[in-house]
Amino acid sequence: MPARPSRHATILEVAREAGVSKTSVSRYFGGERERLSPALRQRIGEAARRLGYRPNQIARGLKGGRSRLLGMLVADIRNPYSIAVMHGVEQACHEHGYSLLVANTDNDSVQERTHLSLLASYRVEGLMINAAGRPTHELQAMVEQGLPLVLLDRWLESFGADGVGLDNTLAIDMAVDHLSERGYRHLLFLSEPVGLASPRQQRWQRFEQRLSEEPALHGERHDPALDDTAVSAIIAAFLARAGRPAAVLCANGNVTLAATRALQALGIRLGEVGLLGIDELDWCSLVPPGITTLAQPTEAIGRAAVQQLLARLDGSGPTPPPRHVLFPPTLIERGSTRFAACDIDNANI
Amino acid sequence: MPARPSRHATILEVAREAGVSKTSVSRYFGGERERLSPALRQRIGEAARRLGYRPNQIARGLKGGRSRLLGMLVADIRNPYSIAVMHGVEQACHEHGYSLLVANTDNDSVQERTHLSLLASYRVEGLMINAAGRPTHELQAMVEQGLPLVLLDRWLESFGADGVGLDNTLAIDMAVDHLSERGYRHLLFLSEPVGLASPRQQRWQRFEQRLSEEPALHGERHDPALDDTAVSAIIAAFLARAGRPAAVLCANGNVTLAATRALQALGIRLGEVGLLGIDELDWCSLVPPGITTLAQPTEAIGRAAVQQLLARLDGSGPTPPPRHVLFPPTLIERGSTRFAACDIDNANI
DNA sequence: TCTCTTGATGGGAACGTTCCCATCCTAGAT
DNA sequence: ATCTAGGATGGGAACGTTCCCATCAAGAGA
Repeated sequence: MPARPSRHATILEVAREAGVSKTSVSRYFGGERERLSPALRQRIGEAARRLGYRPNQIARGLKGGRSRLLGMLVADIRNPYSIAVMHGVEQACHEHGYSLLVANTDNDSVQERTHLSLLASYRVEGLMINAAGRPTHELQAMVEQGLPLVLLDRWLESFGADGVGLDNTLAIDMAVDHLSERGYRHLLFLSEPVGLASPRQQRWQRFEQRLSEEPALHGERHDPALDDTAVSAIIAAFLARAGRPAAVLCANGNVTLAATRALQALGIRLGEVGLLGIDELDWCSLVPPGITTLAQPTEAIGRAAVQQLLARLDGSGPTPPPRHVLFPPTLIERGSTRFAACDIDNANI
Repeated sequence: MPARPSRHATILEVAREAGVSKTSVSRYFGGERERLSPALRQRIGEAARRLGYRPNQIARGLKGGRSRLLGMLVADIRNPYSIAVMHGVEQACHEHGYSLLVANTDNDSVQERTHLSLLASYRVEGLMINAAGRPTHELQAMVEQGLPLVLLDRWLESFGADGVGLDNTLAIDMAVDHLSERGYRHLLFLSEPVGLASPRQQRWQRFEQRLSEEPALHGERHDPALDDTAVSAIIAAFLARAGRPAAVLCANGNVTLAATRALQALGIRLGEVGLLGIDELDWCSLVPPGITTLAQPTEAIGRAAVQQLLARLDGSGPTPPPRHVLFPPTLIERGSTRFAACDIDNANI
């Protein structure tokens, strides 16, 4: 007996089995069943079931040029933020009859190039990217060929593409307002190295602006590489210099993690020194007395990205200019910004 | 000017541009460059660059029957365990020239069916699945058609497929041994509803066995649906009944999260009542005095899954019998199982 | 000089679809 | 009875590859 590796029935076999033409079978599976007489419809349905037929998406894609594939390029797939967005993206894709091809670059621009060309070779119909640094040649070329593109979270300068992400200015405003309302006057803004990442730049910049606008507020900004001793040192130095009440504002989830570690290492109670992080993570409610966060509407961001892509895709009429969709964060208030709460130990929130 | 949506150069155009036959271009990109004379090689290379040519993977897949796609079906994409495994899978895929098509079922068997047939329609060459419940008809059919399959973590009875996952028996042994060495005599085993999920069954069962084998150990098992009040109630009741020292053994990361919440709500210090969780999560080191865990080698599990798939794929020789590859966990000891540590408050580990 | 071998190159069919167009049939209009 | 319209159905080309096979030139051996 010959090895029969993954034999799939073809449309032609179904046609023969049902005693009809392949065109009719194609119509049956191509969403044109109303054009078929009830008799044919039934025969085809049965034949297909008998043979276990399933349309070959590859062949479909070849003929029609529609791969029904969307690509997503993620800088760091282990980042909970990326995952949450991806979840939204995936759902929206399937709701619209698309599948998702994911590529993770691990923040490496070589991988970014490789994976980009891989996605291109599968003829994805659109691309969502959460890029590492500056736009590569590959990307530029793909866009010029007319591939719809949506930037996720990180925007690339000189790139006239749609984008979806957090309203970073608003986020910083909400954070600063909240801390200030809670009585914290001395603020430390902590970010991962700002570099070219646009959200980091925007947050960094807005924080500076708020400081300069409000004389009652004092503060500093730092963007160290995240390792425990460095972060501890920065926080310790800040606390030594600064007046009270003082608080730390973390520019993203990774920073919140590092800062929480550092504050623990320094033996400081949360709340006594305020702590507010952008990005909500499951453990934020667990570290006593709970860490106040600004949660991003990640699902919505993912879905919006797909929406934008699809809008470009059916592109009837003139292509509208690039559009950036911004989402507001949600403040989740916990003990770490309750100055009065500093004497409660295991407060449960 | 006509709308030119994503025009890609074809092999024929490159051939014309270079003044050679399409066969030669195909050879150039199909990894048979040595068969071409240096002159041809150069001309083709240049022509391709000039036209921005990129082989069409869809067409390739159609002709050769090799889609170069591997599929992964995940029960819950927001579970950090799944993500970590997926990261390993993704890397291994790309290292071997495959791309990964991911589908998330959200633990819903309807979605499982839909996505399965979607993956099938893209003619994935192999499938890794982390299934919700019992095997669907779809899956059965695909396997019978000869599609290589690897089960991730959860095994399906009556399914002669390869599998990769944690050595659950060993994990429970390590957990029980550790708790017992640290002096905890009264153990509460807490799981998500066991149902049909094989790892849950195995852990559940092994725990029971250990209890029955060791008279010095006392304990209970529960598998509630995870909501805060239910878990709190179970833990409280257990602590009221049980002698000391007592400890809670959590069957997975979700349970650890719920149990930690519950213990905090009950005002209990970790360590005084022991806590050990299967699955390592970033916050386990953050909750004072740190939560002891058994970490799974998730990357390795993912890579191993791909390995197995590929082994089946080139399938020269007789197909070997199904094989289950088991990985040992790593114990990460922290304060939550240090009985003496119960009087230290912010111990930093 | 002639045949044979070898290596480089090209032509054409096939993969499984879709879709344009042709054909056939039936019923209504003349 | 003939003509026509329109719905149902089918044939065949095309999508961009790969791969089998054919062709051709050049050098080796007779």
